[in-house]
Amino acid sequence: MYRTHTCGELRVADLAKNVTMTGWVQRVRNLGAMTFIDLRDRYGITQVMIDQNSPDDVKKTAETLGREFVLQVFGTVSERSSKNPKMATGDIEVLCTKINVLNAAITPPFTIEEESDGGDELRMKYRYLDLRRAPLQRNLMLRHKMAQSIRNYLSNINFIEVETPVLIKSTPEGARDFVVPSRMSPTEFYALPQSPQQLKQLLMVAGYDRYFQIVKCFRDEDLRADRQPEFTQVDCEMAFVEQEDILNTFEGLTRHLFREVLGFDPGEFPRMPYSEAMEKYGSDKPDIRFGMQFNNITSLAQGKEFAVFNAAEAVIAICAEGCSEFTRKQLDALTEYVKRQQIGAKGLVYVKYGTDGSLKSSVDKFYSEDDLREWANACQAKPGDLLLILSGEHDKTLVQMGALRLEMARQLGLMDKNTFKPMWVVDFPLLEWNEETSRYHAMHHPFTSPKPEDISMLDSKPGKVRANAYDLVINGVEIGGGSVRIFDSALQAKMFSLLGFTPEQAEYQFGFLMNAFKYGAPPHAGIALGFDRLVSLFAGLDSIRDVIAFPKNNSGRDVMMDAPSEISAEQLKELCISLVKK
RNA sequence: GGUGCGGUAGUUCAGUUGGUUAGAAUAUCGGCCUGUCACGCCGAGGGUCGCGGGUUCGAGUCCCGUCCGCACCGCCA
Repeated sequence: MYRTHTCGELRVADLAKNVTMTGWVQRVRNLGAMTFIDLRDRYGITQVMIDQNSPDDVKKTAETLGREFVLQVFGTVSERSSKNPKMATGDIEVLCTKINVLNAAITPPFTIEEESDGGDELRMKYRYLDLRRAPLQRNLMLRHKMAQSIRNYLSNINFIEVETPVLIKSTPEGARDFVVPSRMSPTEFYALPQSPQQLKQLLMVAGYDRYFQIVKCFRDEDLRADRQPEFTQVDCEMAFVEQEDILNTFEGLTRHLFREVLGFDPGEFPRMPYSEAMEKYGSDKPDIRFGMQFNNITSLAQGKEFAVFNAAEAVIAICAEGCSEFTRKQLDALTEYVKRQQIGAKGLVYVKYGTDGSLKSSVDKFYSEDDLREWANACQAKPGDLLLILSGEHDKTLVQMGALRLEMARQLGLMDKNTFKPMWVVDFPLLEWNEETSRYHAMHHPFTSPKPEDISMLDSKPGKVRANAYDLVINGVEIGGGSVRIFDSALQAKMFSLLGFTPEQAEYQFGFLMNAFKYGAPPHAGIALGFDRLVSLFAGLDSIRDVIAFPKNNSGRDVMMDAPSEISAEQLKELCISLVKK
């Protein structure tokens, strides 16, 4: 037996016990006649003490120890003469009687402590060392706890977890597929699932009316702090349900997680139609931890001499509370911010509503103080506030203002990591016009059901048709999305034709699903939650990388094992693949 | 594909207007130290300034190219 106790469990109650512990050397403090060793495992740190009365071989071994050596320590639990209230085990230490060096270690390239001195790149290359650090261990334990909690909750309400294959068929819609060559069918390829969408719908046809799976999904697209090429979804589907049933079930799951993991109940989730989210927040994933909703002042702003507003489709204002004292420098910086290529506004108009009731703007030449007061009233501004105004094409201006609103919230510290405001965004458009391909694309996916009352517009105004589709949004992060599915093969065929598929193409790509629907498909609907994002949100992190054990870097590389990599000529030959230089 | 920021000791960073031998902290190594727990004190070693080219009497510093990292836009049904 290697150990009797972990490094996190000994207390005063254990005094005088003979114990054996294993772990890594966090630090050695040699004071001359006495030496302290901090021994660490994933349960904590315990101090090991060696003094003049210790056996000679123990004293000799102690001199050879370095950081991250793996030790087995034998000793007696004793009370410290000077205690450390900052440590859980700070009242005791282990008087060492014997040390086995189980393994020596070379000096690690960065410090393995709560706050490492290593940069992101280096810590990624030596991920197994970074994972020894307490913050990463806490993240992975949180992830485990949340996964357990989800499995328990869903199992208790009759969901079963079913594994679906990872080697499946490539589909043209949506993200780029990762593709795997087939040795036994040369010239043909598997694709890794972007999500098990069709498979879970087939499970509904098969009668497994409550399915879930915590499952890896793959998308060959560029990365972000919250996007990895392989990521984990809580994938769910239910049969004989309507949208309302899905929203209630998964609001229940999410609230359960908040209660069980974070210890509070966020209350009922508000619901907001997509159109309202865009008009009020300029985003389909509004952060409602703070206000600054949009005010459309187009009619108030037009009809004067200011050509920019007169020519604009929309003039949108937000009110930044208590910001009337913003300096010229700050306002210039905000103007630069909205003019950045990423945002693309032409300029920024401001109105300072002074604490003395005065109104000063960057467009005083064109508007009287009374005009400005009307704007301020429309925005419910108070003395001391600042109005920020953007104008231009309607949809673009909303999105630009959405970015400015978030930037203001960052500057004003309104994004509190300990506040959680979940919500549902509902009634998404069914289709989205794509300029590049000059056709409609499914906004969610091609199996999404239109709202029954909008079906009549499918031919006349396809862009206006709303879908029975919904997103779960928490603090401005898209945590999940789903829809009621089409279960009628005629309607599904119509959708494919709207999306520009010929019947032959639809048959080739989705024939197995359409065929299955002919054998008695139940009404069904589902949702998928981004598990990495949910964990990182609960952990208070902006990036999902630190809740994933072995993530990819910004370029999609695993810098630890150096993947992707070239493969041998033999492997290529076996797969009948020849490479073309780019 | 694009925009921005960055790349200097093992590590995290500083380095002024282009000018002597490129610094600090930390880590590492050696010495001293009986209550440390970010131990303390003394000392030592440690540099292809990402890479290539250019301007210059002289480049870490300026210019061009390139590679890499991070954030974002496009993209992500």
